[in-house]
Amino acid sequence: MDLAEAHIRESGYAGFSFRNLAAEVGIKSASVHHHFPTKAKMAAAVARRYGERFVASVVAKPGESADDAIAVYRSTFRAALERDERMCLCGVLGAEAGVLSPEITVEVQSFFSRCIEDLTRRLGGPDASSRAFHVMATLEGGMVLARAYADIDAFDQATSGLV
Amino acid sequence: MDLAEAHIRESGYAGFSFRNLAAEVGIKSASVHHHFPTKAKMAAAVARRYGERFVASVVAKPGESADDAIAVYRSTFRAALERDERMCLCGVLGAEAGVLSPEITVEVQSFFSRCIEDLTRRLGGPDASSRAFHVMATLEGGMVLARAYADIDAFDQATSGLV
DNA sequence: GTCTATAATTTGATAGAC
DNA sequence: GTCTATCAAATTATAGAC
Repeated sequence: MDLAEAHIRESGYAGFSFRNLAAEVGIKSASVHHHFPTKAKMAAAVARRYGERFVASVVAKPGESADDAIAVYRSTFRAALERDERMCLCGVLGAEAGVLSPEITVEVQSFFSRCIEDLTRRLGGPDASSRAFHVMATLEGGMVLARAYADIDAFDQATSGLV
Repeated sequence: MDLAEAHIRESGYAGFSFRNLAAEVGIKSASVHHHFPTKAKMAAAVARRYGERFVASVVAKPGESADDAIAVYRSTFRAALERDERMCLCGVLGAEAGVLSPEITVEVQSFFSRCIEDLTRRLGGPDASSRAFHVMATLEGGMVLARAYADIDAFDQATSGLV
């Protein structure tokens, strides 16, 4: 699952294959099928685990102000982008959502919904929901730019003015 | 090229094949190879054409204020998102940039650079460049959210507060 | 410009032994 | 849980005729 996650974040749903993963682990593709019946089910499991992990990570950093909320999300995404040189798993899968099976897209939607709901709560105020959408969009788009330029500075420039 | 563009915008680089395109046009895949020697070269040509077309479209709408500049880009992306139910070609390819051949990524970078330079010029002021990165990131991310939710309202919420 | 034919590879998935 | 073996299909790409 670690390897599948890395491959998806690197190059999308088509970026991993059972044979490829198996070879990297040192087993055969049939053995991977023992754990995950189909590729779609594995991607869905990877997306679910990614969401759980991310939400747990941001919830662990409460913060008090709206600025804190933005900083928590920004620094969490930035750290992953810097460490792995890869963008958000659900950002990649979201961009490809057109042909992904529903079991995958439901996990992607769940990820975004939980982030946006948490952000909305933290931001507060009348238009907190729209601001939460705005923050998530800017962070995801900032990661796209950083990947396109292969330069994390693009992420920093895109997200430094977030309010 | 129209079909290849549609497929990439729907599901990424892996979303089209020469056989698939050929079948949809009513010819054979070998005939497609007559026009484009490799899949990567075709994707690069599609990305280049997409960039030329987009830049020509926004340049045709000058505007006077910074608000005008944002509105031009926002409405151009939104119209394409609403008409085709597909996001920006270079947004999809940017997210997958990890494994795309350099001839493709150079076109994607060129697209973003031209947009950001044009936006920087229009926005003006001391931090115009960072604001241009911010606007592009929010628009690209807004399209990702709209695709993930299959709902253009996510784009509207994410981008309505752009300044 | 388009075709037939084909090569070489990869893919997702299954059956059944150990 | 892992293996061997295999299938059916799809993929990128090329050679050469028309």
